[in-house]
Amino acid sequence: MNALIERRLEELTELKNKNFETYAYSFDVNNYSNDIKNNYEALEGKDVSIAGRIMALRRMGKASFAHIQDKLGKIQIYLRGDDIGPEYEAFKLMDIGDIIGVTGYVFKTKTGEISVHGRSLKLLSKSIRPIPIAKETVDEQGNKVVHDQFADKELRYRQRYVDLIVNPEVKDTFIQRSKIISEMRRYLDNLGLVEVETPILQPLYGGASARPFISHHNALDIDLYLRIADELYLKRLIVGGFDGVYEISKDFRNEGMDRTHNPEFTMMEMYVAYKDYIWMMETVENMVASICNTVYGTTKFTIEGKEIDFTPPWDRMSMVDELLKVTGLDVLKATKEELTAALKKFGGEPEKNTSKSALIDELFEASIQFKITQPTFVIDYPVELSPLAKKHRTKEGLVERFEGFVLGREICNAFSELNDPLDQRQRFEAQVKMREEGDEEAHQVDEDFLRALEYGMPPTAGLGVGIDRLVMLLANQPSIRDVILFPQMKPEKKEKAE
RNA sequence: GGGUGCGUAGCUCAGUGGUAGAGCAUCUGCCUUUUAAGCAGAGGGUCGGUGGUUCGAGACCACCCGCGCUCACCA
Repeated sequence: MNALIERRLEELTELKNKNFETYAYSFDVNNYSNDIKNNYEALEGKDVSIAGRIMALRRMGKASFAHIQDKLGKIQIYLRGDDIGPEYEAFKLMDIGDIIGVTGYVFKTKTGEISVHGRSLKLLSKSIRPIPIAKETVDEQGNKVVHDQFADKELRYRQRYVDLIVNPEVKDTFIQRSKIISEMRRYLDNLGLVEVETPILQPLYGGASARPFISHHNALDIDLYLRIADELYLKRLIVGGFDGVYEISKDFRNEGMDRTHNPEFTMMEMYVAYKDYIWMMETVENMVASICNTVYGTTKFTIEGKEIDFTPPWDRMSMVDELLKVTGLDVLKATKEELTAALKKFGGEPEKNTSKSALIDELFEASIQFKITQPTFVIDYPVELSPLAKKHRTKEGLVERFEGFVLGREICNAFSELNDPLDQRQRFEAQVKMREEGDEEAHQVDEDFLRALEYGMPPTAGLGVGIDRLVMLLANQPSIRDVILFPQMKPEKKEKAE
């Protein structure tokens, strides 16, 4: 197994013996691959200095071609022994994967490929582990065909650094992710919101229904929880007089992993005083449309083969009205037995000891949610499902809450925030009862949060957006692992030291 | 956690019980405009692991490890 590595170590030793530097300190780069290709007319015959990783090698005795890859892409270099002198001896000891710096002039080869004719060459870093390099051809239609592409998903996730080197579209996905977050931040800043940081280690976890990771503080000798949401701290800041705040950061939930769940994931939460959920719906659709336009230049996407249009306004759908239409049940008046029967009719499997509100939620998922394709706000949820949302101003038994769905998947959750401290205390108490009845994910009572509400919180609209899922949609990636650089994996078997 | 599929050379993959294979990558030789460079040759394997069945196992059986898909749980 080590034959390839041993060979490279020998080359490394040989380079050192010949007094070639093998791990350089710096190199002055003044051009990049695709910039050179895009500005050929201006650069033809001019000297450029580029640096990158050797991705292909074609040696022909005393001259060689290679492709090097930098941050923008690949470009061919041409090296002749006559031109670069003794460095050509070093070049003979270089491999695919080595990082080099090249200075030379821009030219086109016989076949018309824009290339750099090297005048000098410097090894910047010797690679001693072979990279799983793929080769490319172009078919009759002019499409790129990649041969033997590095495809092993396990290795790609575990060794993302290799994935990024050899699969350019992976890097592109993460650049898209970065741009989406940047544009979101810019949009929220322009709304006048203040970006804040609140505790990740929390003595009580709240703001969502989920099981937490538990840690321990030695000096205080107390357990602390990794947050499952930011909500209760951000609302404390609204109490404190910030009119609008947001936070973009990791939350942690100690639950199963699958295509749409990673134990740590990125959430954007925002809270804006004096606004309600109606305002928030408009803000969400406008913000997403703005991100789409800035990052992709359009609000119309093809995602998983379906045309999706993020152009505002998005559809609004009342949860209970739609359930009445689809199932014929007035879910607020229906009994648990009726709900269970309806759920079974739609192929759902009701959990034992499930509350009525949970049954309504499951019925909604089974009968309606999965069919939602275009961006849609589902509004007005049963009160039991939403212990932090404000009671609906006109509809009994409901709260002012919406979730945004695209392609059957939730991308955001928002309410008119509950600011009545007495009501909030009752809701927490109802959660305590659910916990006692076995619901591990019921909320805890947060007395300090209640105390904050007792000082008075203005009417407030709040929102949470799952960034990973938003990126999955816009970048058209099927798994959350494809939008998280280092997704959680089971521990690797210990390899023998190499 | 359940179901299901997969794990063979650095990578991508063939191999249905009888000597471990191919392409690319690597190495040697030739080659100063090649581009999946070419030509000639060579090396490279604990077939995920442990047991078992068998005269004989990469293949069959059991268990274990890891990954994918899917269901459940869960946003």
